[in-house]
Amino acid sequence: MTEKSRFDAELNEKLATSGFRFTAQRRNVYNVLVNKRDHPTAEEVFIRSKADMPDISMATVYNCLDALVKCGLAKQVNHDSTAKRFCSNMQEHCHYYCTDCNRVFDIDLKESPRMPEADLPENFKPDQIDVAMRGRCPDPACATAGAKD
Amino acid sequence: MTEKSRFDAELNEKLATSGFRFTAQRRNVYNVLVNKRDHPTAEEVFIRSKADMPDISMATVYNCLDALVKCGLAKQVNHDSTAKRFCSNMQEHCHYYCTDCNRVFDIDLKESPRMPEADLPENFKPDQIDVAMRGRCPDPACATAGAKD
DNA sequence: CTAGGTGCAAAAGGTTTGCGGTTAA
DNA sequence: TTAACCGCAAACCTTTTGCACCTAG
Repeated sequence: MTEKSRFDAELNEKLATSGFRFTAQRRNVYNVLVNKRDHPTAEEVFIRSKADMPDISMATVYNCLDALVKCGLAKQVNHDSTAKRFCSNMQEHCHYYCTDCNRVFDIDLKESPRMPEADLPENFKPDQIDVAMRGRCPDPACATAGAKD
Repeated sequence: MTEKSRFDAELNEKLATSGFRFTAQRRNVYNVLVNKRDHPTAEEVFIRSKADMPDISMATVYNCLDALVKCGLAKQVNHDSTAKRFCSNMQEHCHYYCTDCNRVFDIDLKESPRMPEADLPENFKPDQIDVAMRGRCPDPACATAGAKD
C-alpha cells in the first residue's frame, strides 16, 4: 500500500466510524492540517486548501474542520484571539502561546497532567485536563523583546 | 471608610496605576463582574449593567472590560464558544467547563500548577500556566445526563 | 438511488472603529 | 482646560445557514 493510499484509508476509516463520508475536500483539509502543524485558523486553512483545490469554499472548510474534530482527527485550540485555531496533533500535549509573536507551540508532556482528587469539590469529575502556558518563545525576536513592552 | 467608598478607592487606584480614568461606567461594569462571578460574556455584562445604568452602550462595556483586564482586575476566559467570557477572580485558580450545561466553575488550587523544567524545550519560559478541565458538573441535570448523549 | 456534501450568497453573531459631544483630573 | 471617555451607528471579522446542485456509498 502506498503512503498516499494509507493516508486515505486511515482518514476514510475515521470518518466512516463517525458516520461521515470521505470526500476530496475533507482529504485536502486534513492534509493541510497534517502538513504544517502550526495551528492555523479556518481562514488560513482555506487559503492553503485553495492551492490544491482552487474552488473549495469557506463553508466547506468549516464543514470539513467540524467533521475532522468530530471524528477525532483534529482539535480546536482556543487562543486569546477571536478566530479559532486547529490542531491535528492528537497525542497528549499542551500548548505554549507566545505572548509576543502569537504563535502556538506544541509541548510534549512526560507525565499526564494530574489534578489531585483533593483539589476538586465533590462530584466534579473531569474527562479532560488542558494545560496552556503563556510567555515568550525562544525566537530571538521574541526572547529579547523586553524593551518594547 | 464605608464599604462602597473602599470599593471605589481600590478600583480608582488600580485604574490610575495603568493610566485609566475612574468613570461611573467602569465602576458599574466592575461591580457587575464582582457581584456575580459566573463568567459572563460581554453581552451579559451589558444587560446586567443596564439595570443600574440604562443608557450604557455596548461599546462602552467593551471599553470598560478591556480597561479592567489591562489594569489587572479581570481576566478573559476562553471557552469553546465564540464569545469571550470575563472573570474577576484574580486568585490562582483553574476553570472547570461543564460539557453539558456550558457553565464555567472556578476551582481553587491547593498547589500551583507546575511544569517540570525537564518537560520544556530549551528557552521556553512560561510566565503563566492555565489549567482547564472539562467534564460534567455536579448539577443533577448534568451529572445524570449520560443517556441523552 | 438518495442522504449527505458542496459552493454560493446572505445572514447572524461578536467585536471594533469613527465621530461629535461630555467629563475626570 | 483638555485628553480621555461616552453613546451611537456603521464597519468588520468570523462563523452559520438556506438552497440548488452534485456525488459517495
